[in-house]
Amino acid sequence: MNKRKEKVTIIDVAAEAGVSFGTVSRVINNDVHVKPQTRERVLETMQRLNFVANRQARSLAGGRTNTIGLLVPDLGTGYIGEIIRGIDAELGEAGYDLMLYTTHRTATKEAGYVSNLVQGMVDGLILVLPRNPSDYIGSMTQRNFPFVLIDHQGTGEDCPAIGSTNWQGAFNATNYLIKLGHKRIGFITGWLDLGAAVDRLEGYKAALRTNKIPLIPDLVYEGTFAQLDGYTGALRFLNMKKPPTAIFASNDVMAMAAMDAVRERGLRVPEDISIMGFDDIPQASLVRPSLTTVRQPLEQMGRIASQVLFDILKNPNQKHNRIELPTEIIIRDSTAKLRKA
Amino acid sequence: MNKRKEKVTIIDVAAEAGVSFGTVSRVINNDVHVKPQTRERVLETMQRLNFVANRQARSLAGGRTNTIGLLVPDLGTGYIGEIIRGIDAELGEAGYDLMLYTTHRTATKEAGYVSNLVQGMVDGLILVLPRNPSDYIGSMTQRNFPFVLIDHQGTGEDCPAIGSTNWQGAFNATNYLIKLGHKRIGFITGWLDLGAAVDRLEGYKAALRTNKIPLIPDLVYEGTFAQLDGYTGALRFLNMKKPPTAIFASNDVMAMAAMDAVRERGLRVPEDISIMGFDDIPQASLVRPSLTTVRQPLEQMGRIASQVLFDILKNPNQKHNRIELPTEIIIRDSTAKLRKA
DNA sequence: AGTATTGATGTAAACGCTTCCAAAAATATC
DNA sequence: GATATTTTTGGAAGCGTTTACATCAATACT
Repeated sequence: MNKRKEKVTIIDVAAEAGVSFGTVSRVINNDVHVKPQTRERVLETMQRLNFVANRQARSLAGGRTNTIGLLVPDLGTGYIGEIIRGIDAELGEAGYDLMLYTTHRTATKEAGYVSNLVQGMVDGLILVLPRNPSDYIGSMTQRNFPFVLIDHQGTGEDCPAIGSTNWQGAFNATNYLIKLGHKRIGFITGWLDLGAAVDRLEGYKAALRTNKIPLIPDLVYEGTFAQLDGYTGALRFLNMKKPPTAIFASNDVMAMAAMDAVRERGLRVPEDISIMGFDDIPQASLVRPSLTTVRQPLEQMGRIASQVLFDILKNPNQKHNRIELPTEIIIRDSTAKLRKA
Repeated sequence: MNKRKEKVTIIDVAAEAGVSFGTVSRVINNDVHVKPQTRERVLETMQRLNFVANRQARSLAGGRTNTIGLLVPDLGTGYIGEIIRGIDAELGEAGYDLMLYTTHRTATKEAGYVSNLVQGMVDGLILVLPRNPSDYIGSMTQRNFPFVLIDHQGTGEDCPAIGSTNWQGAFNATNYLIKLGHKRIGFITGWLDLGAAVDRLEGYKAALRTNKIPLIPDLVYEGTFAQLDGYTGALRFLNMKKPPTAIFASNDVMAMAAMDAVRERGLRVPEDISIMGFDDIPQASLVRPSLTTVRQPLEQMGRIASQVLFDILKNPNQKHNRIELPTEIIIRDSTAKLRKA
């Protein structure tokens, strides 16, 4: 269909530069065995002829695709966007291309993509927030296919995964609220199928325990990381006879929604109720009041995931385990000392 | 590096099914000239052997890559995410893969990617919100390389582009606010290098004109579509001796930020000030008060862009012009009748 | 000077597929 | 039943590279 003849091949370059195509290939691949002078001439010719190596041919012959597959659940929130930004930057530097697949939470689609990609379409795979990777991680491990998980616990075996210190982050955050004087702290969980969500919940519980504050089950609202859960969760809390004085949501979007709910009730943030989030997505600093939250180094997680993947690519037998990046509390304007009633 | 021998090729399938590899290829490509019975047998064998056609080889031999390149400026806002969702869906159905490139507003990077991609890495290109595409659109047109622009005016010549009725949307929105009794309407523009932003501004102006309301230059704040602009723009308006009674922002994120600013001043939305956005990103319905806005069919824009691209791919000489999808006013809770002072 | 050694270059054989052309098989025609 | 026609199949020739191997020139050594 698409007939454009103007394709410049290494053969054209070779003829033009007066060398064999093998030499051109060597130049392309930075082979040592080329006289600097020849290299120069070939390089110049390539430039002049506007040569771009054919990726398909290189892959076919070389067995590498120079492409990394990225599987993400969605692109709705800034959360994934930040991670991609990191991956993208790192891949760009290393000369890899990015093939994007969104699963929209369809487990079937996810598994299908994986099995396809693993069949030589990409050199490696980064899976963000995979749904139930156990289905195919086994097969990837077995085939020795390079992959990295982001924000997933891994499956027990040594399985390369990047995450952050969810437990510690939630612990510190809760602790911080307690230090502000709050004793009734509502917690809105994430989707508890995800280890990260569970860890955050456990961190919250641990902080209460450490501070000898009894855990009140009604102050834990089970959400799914979706914005709406923040809203309904907060409303639920506000309808209690004795509402919490602080709300800690398992991610920022839920925290922002909780803020909306609180305001809708005519209460002020942080004067009447403190609100805290998790993630520190770019918006967190831009809402009013700006959101106190637990920063996850999302972009860096993307970068490190890429680096680990490169490492595996270079050194297939190297074992990598879960890497946890530190979280950090970012104090802004949505939290305040408990007003003495 | 990556030695996995278990690759199943058409030759393996052919041998196993007792046909020639040519026939297997024909089955893969749905060629008519295969006896149904043979096809069945080959299909069965492929399944059994877990055969997946090698994309690189197919591309190399067939001259097609079955991959579409997508160039986006960023992934921060839901805006792009929605568009990608549409593209992704359409591509998935058509069996194309998606190669993602984010330019982060770097014009150099943009041009570099384009020149690379055009060199046979992808079959076609979708450019979302390209910065200054004039640089390479010429070369693509000339080389007859299939591409589609999203949210860009095109370059005058017949150049396939998908957009929405920005002018009309802004006109209708402004008109709606006027019908609610508002006469002082603050407008926060987008990045005026972009045609879409200009169109929205013009729609606003036209509506004022139609309603015989004089245009007050101070009520137009020049933004860049970034969240922060909504905030500072709104503050600017609120600091006027006679602040506007309604604010119309050129996109939703700025509108939400404006809402924050208004509230921070102790004013209520919509009782004291009405606020209106543009885009209708998913969050718009989730903030409180939910945002009245001009809906752009973002996902559909992605879908249509893909379809147009497919069309060009099939029929390279077909001319496509700019397609404008209708915008629609979505009335929610952030706008109200002007309170009689 | 003659041989061993190293460095630079040319060449052929893959890589896994598509596609064209020719051959074979099946079907239709008289 | 033999020939013409159509359908189905087989196989060769690429597609643009990489890579292992062969070759040849240049330098080092005795």
